[in-house]
Amino acid sequence: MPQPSAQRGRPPRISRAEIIETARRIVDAEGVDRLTMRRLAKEVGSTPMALYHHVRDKEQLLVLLLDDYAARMAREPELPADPRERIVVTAAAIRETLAACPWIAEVLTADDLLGRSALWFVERILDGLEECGLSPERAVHGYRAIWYYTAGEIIVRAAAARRRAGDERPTYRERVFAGIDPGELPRLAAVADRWAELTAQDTYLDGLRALVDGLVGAP
Amino acid sequence: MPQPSAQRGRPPRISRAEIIETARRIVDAEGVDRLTMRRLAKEVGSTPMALYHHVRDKEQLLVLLLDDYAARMAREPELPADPRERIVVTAAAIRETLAACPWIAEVLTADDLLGRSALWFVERILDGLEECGLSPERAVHGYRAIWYYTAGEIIVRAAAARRRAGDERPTYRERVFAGIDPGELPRLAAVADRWAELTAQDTYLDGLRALVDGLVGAP
DNA sequence: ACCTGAACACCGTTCAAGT
DNA sequence: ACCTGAACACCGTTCAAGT
Repeated sequence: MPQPSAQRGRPPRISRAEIIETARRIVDAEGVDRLTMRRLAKEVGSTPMALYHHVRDKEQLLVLLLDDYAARMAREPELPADPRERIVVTAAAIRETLAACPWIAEVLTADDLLGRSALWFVERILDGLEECGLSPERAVHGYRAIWYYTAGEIIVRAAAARRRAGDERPTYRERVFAGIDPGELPRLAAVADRWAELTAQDTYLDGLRALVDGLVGAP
Repeated sequence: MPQPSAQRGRPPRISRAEIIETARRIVDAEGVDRLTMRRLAKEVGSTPMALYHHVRDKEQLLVLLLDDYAARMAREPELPADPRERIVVTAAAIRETLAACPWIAEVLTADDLLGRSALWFVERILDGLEECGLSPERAVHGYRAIWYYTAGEIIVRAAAARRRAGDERPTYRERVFAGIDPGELPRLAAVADRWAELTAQDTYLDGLRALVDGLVGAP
């Protein structure tokens, strides 16, 4: 936040907003791995070190970028009356937005809370949980559980997708599964050949509903 | 796995086991960021390129390292009779082991399934869920939900710890929370000043129990 | 206040050659 | 078969200087 009143010194040639916008373009087009300070500087028409005048370091840049994504998140306009369903709809909305940018994993590990533009997400879930009868404290803990579940789903799924997009070499999982001893691990052996198919199914909502039911006490 | 029958060529000076053992020492002592191929080669008394004769690349090395950790995981010797509680105990055991090495986050995003040495974890959870009446298919989905929740908890908590260990600068969260408008976000505003305290509490087991209850149907 | 150039101290990996 | 040395093509960031 520059002070517009202090109109002294050299006029800025690049802005933080411009930096983030360019970073977003690079990440969307080529993935987070290709976002380097040098590359970003070139794209923005400046030098690497000029960037450090607008962001502290690369980690902060990524957090700002995540916040930028969160700000674009679609808000479900009409909410169901049932608080339980309201929680589900909200968590599913954030998950959908974040799942669209798989680079998020690296940033999630950098900061667990989304920026101010995503606080409405937290608010809604707290609200739903409290309306279900939870105390404010238990509502916060419930929110954390939902966030763990959602963040885990996003990260694990993004990692699986990245692996799938990679080369053709038989996955580590396939080799491990090929060596399962049915005597030792009968349950696993029974589903081993359907494992890929079963885990490819999107069951986020089922698990989320189970978690919410468990948190608020089943009806 | 080298073929012991093919006893030709130059005898190996370093082994994969030796490489992994040394990598583990470095990671335990200084964190995963300090594990570089160059550093590892030096520590093992060799050159960077010699490593590539025993592991495909750095990513594979990390997966092998994770498997090494998983192999050392304590198996709960006596299991409770209640299948629901058996699931909880198993998931908590793996979480405890993995949480001890926060570098795991980077590797979890590289491969979602633990190596063959941790399959007993999957087996036990499938077994518990099926004994609760779930079909094999639903048991796999239930396991995935538990894994999402657990992986998310580990990653988010490890990130928070890393941040705490860092410098003193007021966290992003604090700055965001300071700007909350109680009119717009009443639930959040009501817990804002207790947020740090509430989220520092370890509520993994509460959330896990809620999830398991929700998955198998409350009693 | 804002930007630049050069430099520091690194990376993972390929390639050609040695034993 | 296993290992080495030199090189490639990069990184993020500090520092001193310019306008």
